[in-house]
Amino acid sequence: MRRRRAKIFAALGDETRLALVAKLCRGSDLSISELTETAADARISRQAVTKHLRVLENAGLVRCSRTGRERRFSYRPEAAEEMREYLEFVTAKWDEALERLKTFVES
Amino acid sequence: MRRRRAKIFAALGDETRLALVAKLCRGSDLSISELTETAADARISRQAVTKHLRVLENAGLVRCSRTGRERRFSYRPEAAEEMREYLEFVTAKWDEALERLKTFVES
DNA sequence: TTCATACGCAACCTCTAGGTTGCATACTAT
DNA sequence: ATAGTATGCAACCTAGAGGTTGCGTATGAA
Repeated sequence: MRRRRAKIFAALGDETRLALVAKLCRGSDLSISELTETAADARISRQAVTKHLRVLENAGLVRCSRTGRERRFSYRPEAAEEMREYLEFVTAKWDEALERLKTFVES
Repeated sequence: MRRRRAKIFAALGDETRLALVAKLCRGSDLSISELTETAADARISRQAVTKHLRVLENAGLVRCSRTGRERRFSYRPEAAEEMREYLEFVTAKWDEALERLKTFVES
């Protein structure tokens, strides 16, 4: 469980991959070469983009499907949603702690 | 902005650091040696924990303060909250895209 | 004062993330 | 059939992450 979370966060922990996610979450299916041109502000090679996409796919943030000679990548919302819930959980724990401290001080 | 997000996600993208965050978000101020004993399930050296804490601090996920010969670390909720909001934003973009697709198909 | 504790700093090691290039292959289009 | 496009695979490189150990220093306790 913790390993899975670490994997997903790590996948999001890179500017290039964040840019790719930002592109893909807009809804379009994009090929590797399309993603290479636009998503990465930095001039980055196609192979580098391919590797980043593999990382995102392994983390479950993206799915891929072949159509002819192309591989089109699309966003996959579950993983990010899980992480959002986890961060919510962490914040909730923190708020509980604050609350406990507050009532302790007041008593 | 994107750089900052990548930094925070990257800080969360490690099992050991996730364990530290999980400990600290419970509300207690903990010293490095306390965190070394408990938080890391794996036997890890104090120095390693120190480095992880530095990463968390640089990402703004944790704050530290000296008391005597100790440095006590405590959780800091802003960064995680920002990331939660960002993931919410990403999910919202995705949902918009789905909605557009749906109304397009229906028309 | 003396001893133990909690740390900082620095050197060092190993592995892998992120990047590149070159070449081969599989489709598409003409 | 041929040329161009989209990709896979493999070798390679470099910097940095994650880890360790050794040693010095400051603080708390006896």
